[in-house]
Amino acid sequence: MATLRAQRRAELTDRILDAAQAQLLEVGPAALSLRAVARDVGVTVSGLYRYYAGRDDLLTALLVRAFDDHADAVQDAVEGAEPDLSGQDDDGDRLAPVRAGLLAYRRWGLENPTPFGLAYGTPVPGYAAPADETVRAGARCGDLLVAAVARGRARSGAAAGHDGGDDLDPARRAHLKALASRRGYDLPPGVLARTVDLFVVVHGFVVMDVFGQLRPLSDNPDRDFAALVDRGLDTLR
Amino acid sequence: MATLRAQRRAELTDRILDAAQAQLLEVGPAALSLRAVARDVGVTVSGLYRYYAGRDDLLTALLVRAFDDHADAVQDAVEGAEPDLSGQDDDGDRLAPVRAGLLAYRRWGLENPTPFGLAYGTPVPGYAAPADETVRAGARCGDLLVAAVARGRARSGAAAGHDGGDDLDPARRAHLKALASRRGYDLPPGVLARTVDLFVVVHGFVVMDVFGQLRPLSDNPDRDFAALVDRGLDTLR
DNA sequence: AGAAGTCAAGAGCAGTGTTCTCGAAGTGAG
DNA sequence: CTCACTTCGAGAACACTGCTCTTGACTTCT
Repeated sequence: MATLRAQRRAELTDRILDAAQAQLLEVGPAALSLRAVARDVGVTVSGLYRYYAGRDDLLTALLVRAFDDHADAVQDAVEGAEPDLSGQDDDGDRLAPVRAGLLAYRRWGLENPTPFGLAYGTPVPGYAAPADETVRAGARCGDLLVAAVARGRARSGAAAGHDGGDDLDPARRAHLKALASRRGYDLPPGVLARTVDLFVVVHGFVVMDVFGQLRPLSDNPDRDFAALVDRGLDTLR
Repeated sequence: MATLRAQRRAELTDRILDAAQAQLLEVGPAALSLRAVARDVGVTVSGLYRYYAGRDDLLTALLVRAFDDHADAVQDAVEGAEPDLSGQDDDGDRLAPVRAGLLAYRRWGLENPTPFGLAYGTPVPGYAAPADETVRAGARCGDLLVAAVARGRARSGAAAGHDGGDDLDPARRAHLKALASRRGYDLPPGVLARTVDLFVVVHGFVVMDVFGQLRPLSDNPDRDFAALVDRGLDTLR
């Protein structure tokens, strides 16, 4: 019954992370100051070390939260675009949830450039994000999209064996099959290959967009991104 | 005739930048320490301020150098793959220089992850790179590739008016025409659109590759990147 | 040779992450 | 209720950081 102490501890841990997040949004990850965080929370710097092992530990927590928030946004969008289970109103695009997810993927990045940069940008120097954490969290978006593609194809009655990716490089085909079985993806290798390709293109576009490197190339990223996504979805039918 | 002094000044300016570059490779941009640079060069910290206005100024110099080195690598590759002017030995792929440039684009990133991250990754917090510098330097790679595409098409005798991009979004078509005339690109809008698309895809792939986010998705990035480039080049013929 | 400009050096300021110690507070067993 | 035990917050201290300012020596030009 470690109620009082444990409860206080949980509360303060959260408050510290919130303050760190607020500061992250203001000054960026590299300028994140433990002293400023401590001041905001109302604790001494040393007291802060009771809750996080150090600056790196705090950064890791922020990174994980960024990944989770991003995946949450994508998940919400995908689920929101999923057709009714009742079966009616199913004459729309079978891949609409995928499109919604990809648009949300970009939107979250544009609306949260700092966490996005922390998660997908240059690693903060002197700080190596724990690989398992980033892989785990980063894979969530991929899983969501693959699942949405699979559901969409199932609804349109696509043959499971169709497009096994016979034109694929054999080694890549083998890798994709392994990836599918490892993560429980229900897609034939050919479709999975094009889904991965689409994901890479989308991520690349979003990275350039969020980091401001797209401006000379596009006067209207919204329009060009939508076209890019639609082109990619066309290859998945 | 400020020879002696000016010469010393130029030398020391270079040596400082070299030391900063060396330190950048070791500890990353955010941890770049003026004191350590000064120690390496053999000057005091305050003396360092005679040559660079501060940390930001030094970072900018490193950023510009990174962009230039990257574009140099691409340029070398493109020129190295250009066919002889004598006209013989011209039975190869007309777009081989483009391919060589794109492969070099990625190779440089993989071999110089830290400068690549400084140039294309998350902006260093508290430090805003001068927009004109980054745009100017960043545009060089784009210019190189567009020029290589134009030369390749000219060699294969493509009609200048061919593929004006009639299927393009009118607004995007107008923007591309403006971009072409502004930067002197000799490509019809349709081809330019697909060149830009290819560049975005390539950059996105390279970013994920260099930052280590591609690993779960590809067991052999070399192979997948080559396939991606070839697919893109096919759309440019 | 003397005036003007440039330079390196050092001290100092305000800030950083991290470690340590010390006394107060909460916790659970007897 | 008491007592050992753990946890906690605070403060001081250490070794750093970027940056500013002053001082005295050096180079260049008139």
